Amino acid sequence: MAKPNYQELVFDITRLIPPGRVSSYGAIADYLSLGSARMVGWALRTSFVQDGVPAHRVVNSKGELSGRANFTPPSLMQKLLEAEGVKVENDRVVNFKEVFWHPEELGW
DNA sequence: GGATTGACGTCTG
DNA sequence: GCAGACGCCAATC
Repeated sequence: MAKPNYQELVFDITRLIPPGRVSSYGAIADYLSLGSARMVGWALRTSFVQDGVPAHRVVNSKGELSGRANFTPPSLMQKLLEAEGVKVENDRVVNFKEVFWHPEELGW
């Protein structure tokens, strides 16, 4: 059945994140009306194994790479972010508010 | 089928 | 302003 799971929803939003930008769980949760940021974290956790989903662009509201431990290797998350132009230091996004991206920015 | 877990966020003290 | 507790809903064991 073509029943879109939460994963697909978070998937879609995560894939829409432009390079050099980072999104937060709360923003995605709010955009998808999930009601809980945990849903986003859980979805990404089970989805980060998928390809084409820049899960490394999704951080918590503090700009911390919370899920870096799930990456292989964990430093890969920071490496990918830096490779896209997002400066990461101390496992946190530098100028987080400047690189912060919201799904509503797509223009709907 | 039930209990636990999970990349967080928000509220209250 | 900081710290701790709760809530949220679905998937997995």
